[in-house]
Amino acid sequence: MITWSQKRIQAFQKTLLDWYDHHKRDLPWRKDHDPYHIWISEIMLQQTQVQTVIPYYLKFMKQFPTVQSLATADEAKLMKAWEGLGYYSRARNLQRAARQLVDDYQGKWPTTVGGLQELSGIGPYTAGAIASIAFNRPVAAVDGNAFRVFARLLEIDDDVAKPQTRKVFEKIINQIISKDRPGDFNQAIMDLGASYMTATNYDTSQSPVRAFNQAYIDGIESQYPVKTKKKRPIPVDYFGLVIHSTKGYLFEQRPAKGILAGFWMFPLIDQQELINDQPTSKQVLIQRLQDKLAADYQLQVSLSEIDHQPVSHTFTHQKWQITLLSGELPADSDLSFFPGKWIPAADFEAMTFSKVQSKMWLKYEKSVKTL
DNA sequence: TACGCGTGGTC
DNA sequence: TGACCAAGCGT
Repeated sequence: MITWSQKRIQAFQKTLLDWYDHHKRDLPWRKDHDPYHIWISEIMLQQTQVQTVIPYYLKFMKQFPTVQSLATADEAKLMKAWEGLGYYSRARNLQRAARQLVDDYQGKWPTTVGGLQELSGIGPYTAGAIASIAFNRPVAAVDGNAFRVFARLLEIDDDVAKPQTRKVFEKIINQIISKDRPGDFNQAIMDLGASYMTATNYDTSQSPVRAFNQAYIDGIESQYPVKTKKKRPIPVDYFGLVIHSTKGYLFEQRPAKGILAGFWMFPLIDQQELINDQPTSKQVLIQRLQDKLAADYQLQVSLSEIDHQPVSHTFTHQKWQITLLSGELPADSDLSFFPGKWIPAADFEAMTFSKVQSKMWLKYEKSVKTL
């Protein structure tokens, strides 16, 4: 790692901010410095690309224009507004924080990094972003862009996948950040990280700060940032049950914690739970599943495989392969032993479907049409 | 600290 | 296809 003199720091600030003044991206949350606008955009942008966020942000602001409106929003409508963005705990934390602001802060924002971090869903990065952009505090906002940009500029060799590394970058950036325009400085780093200094296919030779980029000068830019590899998603095989009656389709609510927490979905049965000993054929597993539904839930249903091609969906840590099984039940079936309910297809529109639920429904619909 | 948490895009 | 990436946070 190299270090910069005060003179070099000032030259960097000027070069960066001059470039930002002429080339900054025109983004809907950059029209003002309203902390509510900055906050919502920053939460949406966590692990999510700008182009994906823009339409969600615009719609969200029409639907929930103020902290107050968010605090009192209907949770189902809030989740519907978030549908497709992923990491749904972000939306729930958003409302929790809005209620904190209304109930505990009399609607007045904390303006320091420490104060902002008291709010649900606001961690070190988002606190830094809001504090600098909305409240002009000279504090670093260390996200993936900052990691990438400063690792290359200064040849920082710390592993950015390790939590403790954030402090290393924070310390350095807090020395380099413009004390006059901290918000613009942080946003300029983000624009740089999204244009000339992306993770792959970057074109540093045209970057406005190429003269400050030690890794580029040394021809070793591809080595930065140093980041250890992630683990492969674990494969999990499920049966997905599309059980229909004249009352609709049978849904089950997922547990309050874990993946897709609280979502209503077609019931999923882990195929592993049906395998006691030797490897068995799919037909045997389906028979065992029918027996289990009858024994555990008093549901007598004949299941047939919809399509031999399973629905596949990959999350960060799991890869699901779902074999869809369909069946019919009488509308007066006793559901008191089954933790679920009938939902008519007409109600789907108002529900929040996860991507994998949408995939199951689409595949089922298509198979019905081709029959 | 390491891991769990979604989705869409790229190569 | 798989691997990796994209304005991280909570536990």
